[in-house]
Amino acid sequence: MTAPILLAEPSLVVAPALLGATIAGRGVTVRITEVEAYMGDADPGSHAFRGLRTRNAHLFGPPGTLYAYRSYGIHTCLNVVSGAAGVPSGSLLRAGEVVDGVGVARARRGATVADRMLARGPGNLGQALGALLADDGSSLLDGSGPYVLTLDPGLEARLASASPDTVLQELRSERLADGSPRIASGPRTGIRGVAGGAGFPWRFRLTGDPTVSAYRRHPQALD
DNA sequence: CTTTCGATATTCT
DNA sequence: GAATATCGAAAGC
Repeated sequence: MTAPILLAEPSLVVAPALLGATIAGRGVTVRITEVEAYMGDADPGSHAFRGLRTRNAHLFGPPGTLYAYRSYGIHTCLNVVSGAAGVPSGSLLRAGEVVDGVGVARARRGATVADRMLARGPGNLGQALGALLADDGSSLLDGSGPYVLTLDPGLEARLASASPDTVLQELRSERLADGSPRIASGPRTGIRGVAGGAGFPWRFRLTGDPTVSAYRRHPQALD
């Protein structure tokens, strides 16, 4: 199977374009509402900043690979790998709306969890989907892995007739009725030092979506 | 709404 | 040993 045109691009292009896409598997479908871009060797916040390691090997994989890692010893977080094979580029799925399989997701997350909280935050999103560390390296495209990523079909059509940078610019210039940008960006959460600050405003979310995670400043973050 | 703090296991120094 | 792409509970607005 040929990878979608979009996934040939680095995560700085892919991440905002993933908003509104769905990831489906293990009985749950999530519509993505918040992501972060990680750019590899030029990005001090990336797991690949210090080169190829056992943990991050699949970040260097072909576009459409799932990169799953253990966070704080507890959570399983998911990235969509994009760009050319050998170039580490990932988009961290930070939050989404459970649009199918709400009962399954709630059974995993807890009976008292509100709908909009089921996949709010990267650890919670992984748990709602039933993600395992063993899913690291599986395909998000051909059905051979536990999850399938479905992009906006109209987006692929636009990429066939315009450059990715042009389409990205158009996406990010869209405005809501009140004039605010449909796609908002800001600093990445949970990262210490400069890589989490204003120099890397690589967190993207759908403006006003109730499933977008709360911004938490790192306890030791430097401004 | 906000801030603070402990839990947890793998990676890196 | 220390740090970490986090979470939920608790306590104070």
